[in-house]
Amino acid sequence: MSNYKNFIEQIIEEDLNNGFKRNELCFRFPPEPNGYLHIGHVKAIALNFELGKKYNAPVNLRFDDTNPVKENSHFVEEIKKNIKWLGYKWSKVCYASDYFGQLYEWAQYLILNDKAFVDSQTSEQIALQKGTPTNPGVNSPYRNRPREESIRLFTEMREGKHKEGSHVLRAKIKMSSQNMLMRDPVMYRILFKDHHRTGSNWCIYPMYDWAHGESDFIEKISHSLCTLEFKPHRDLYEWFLQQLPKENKNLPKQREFARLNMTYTIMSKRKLFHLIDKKIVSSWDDPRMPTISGMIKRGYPPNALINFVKKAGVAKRENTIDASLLEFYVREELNKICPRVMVVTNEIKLVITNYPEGKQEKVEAINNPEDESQGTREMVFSKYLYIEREDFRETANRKFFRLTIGKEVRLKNAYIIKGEKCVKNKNGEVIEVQCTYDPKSKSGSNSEESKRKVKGTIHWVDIKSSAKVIINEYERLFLNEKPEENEDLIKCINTSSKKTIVGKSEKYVSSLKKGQKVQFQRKGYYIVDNKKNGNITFNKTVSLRDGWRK
RNA sequence: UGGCCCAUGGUGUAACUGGCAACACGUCUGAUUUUGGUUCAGAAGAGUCUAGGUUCGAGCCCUAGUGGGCCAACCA
Repeated sequence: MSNYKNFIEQIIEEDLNNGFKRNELCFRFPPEPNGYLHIGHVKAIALNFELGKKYNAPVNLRFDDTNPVKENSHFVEEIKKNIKWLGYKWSKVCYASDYFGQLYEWAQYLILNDKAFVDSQTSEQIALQKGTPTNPGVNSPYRNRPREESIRLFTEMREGKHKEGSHVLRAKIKMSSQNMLMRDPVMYRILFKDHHRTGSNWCIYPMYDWAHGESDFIEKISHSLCTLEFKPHRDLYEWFLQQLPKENKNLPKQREFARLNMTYTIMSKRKLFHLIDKKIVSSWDDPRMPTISGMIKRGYPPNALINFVKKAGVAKRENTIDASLLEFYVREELNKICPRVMVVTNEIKLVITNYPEGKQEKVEAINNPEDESQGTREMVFSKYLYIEREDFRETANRKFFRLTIGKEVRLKNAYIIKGEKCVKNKNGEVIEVQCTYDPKSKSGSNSEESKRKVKGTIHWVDIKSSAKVIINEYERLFLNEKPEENEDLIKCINTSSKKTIVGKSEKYVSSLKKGQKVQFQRKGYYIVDNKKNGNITFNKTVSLRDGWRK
């Protein structure tokens, strides 16, 4: 990391220079537990937790659980798991719902100070009075209701004596404000809905604006960072804090940064939910989803996500970052850690005509050229092998480095072979390739021949000892670079974003455990998704970079 | 029609309190390579939305315009 500071860090440095105490810095990541976290959240997570690390300040994980209609504890648990998986440690887990009591008391205090009132109109009436960005709103007829009456009604609301929608508590600010959010915003609504933590204790729930800043205040958050669309909320955030009964202490400061968008995907939870609902993907953790859980299943390593969002930076302009940058960091990380194995996915039989029938020998293979400590393994070699169908052409131009008739190529970790002829079926399709091998060219044998250079190297698998592997191959979920800009999201869907194929692998592969990430040599990175009744299934993470143009 | 925010190569971010635009990805060469991977060397690509202004000097400051985003849930 260089020592340049993003604008948030600059704000913090400035506050520090102006006398803000370093040990009073405190941050928070405040998800609403109404869905899974996605790559956009990773940006917010990394921003807050990295600030915590940098300034040695606490970072709370706070669940913004003020709307029981959409939230549940399953989401809470998944969010916790995801953050742990990223490697971050929160200082404490908090819940806005922990503060319902305090919030209620403060709300009463506002009523008593003539800063809030109970409105008994319908939401439609209230909406009508709100005005528009260009026209001021008008006061509610209940705005000057005596505070004693508001207190009484508010108490009754809390006691469950009123129906949903019959009353709300509103802040008394200014109906002619240019900021729509300041036009007497709703603070509480009645909701007869059990909350995943408070059960049926409450039937009135605070709105985001009322709960958020106050929660920050309670937790002594110094810098409350959120995305740009909350900018207009800042006035309200500050107004609410000003109304609290308190000595003049440090008040939390809300600052806004641009959310992360990425090409070929969507970030809206509502739309992601739609994909699940319409069965376009299997669930929140489908490997094609931009969710953390999806990326885990896809085989993306945590560091790749973190390096990616760090590189994406923190600024205030709308952005759509290239998905290829994420893939770059995925490959960078995987290249370092993944053992290499050989898997043939679209096989064709290769017969080495001058290799003794029935003979079987062992060849040594390096597990990871980037990491010697991963050692070597043995592969079985024999007369009958599988190679990739696309690695053979009867004739080809000079740009084709692979197997052709009359040309030599090396079988990775084994021998140099020369294409002799191919056998075709009635339809003219090649069903078998025959070749001869150079017995002295065995890899690692230290002979002159073993070091001979040939233009191409291909991977292979011994037929007899091979194992079957099932592979889920994924492509981008959307055809459109910016699907969210399109009217009809469904039209942008890549209908062939998932393909399941069967491949042949070297024997060693079947001993891999669930979650193990490997490189299929010359193909890409894959992760063991599961092992069921003797079948091993991989998810393709990402292809190797491929500079070859056909 | 109001208010607020934003505007730098294809993309994303830089450029310390003004001093002839940098980094990463991507693209393209070449070298190395028993992965057409990795690694290494190099190249192309913006004169900073437009027009004025301040200044010896502006991507940075000022004004106006243009373009984009956000704001009228009892969502967060």
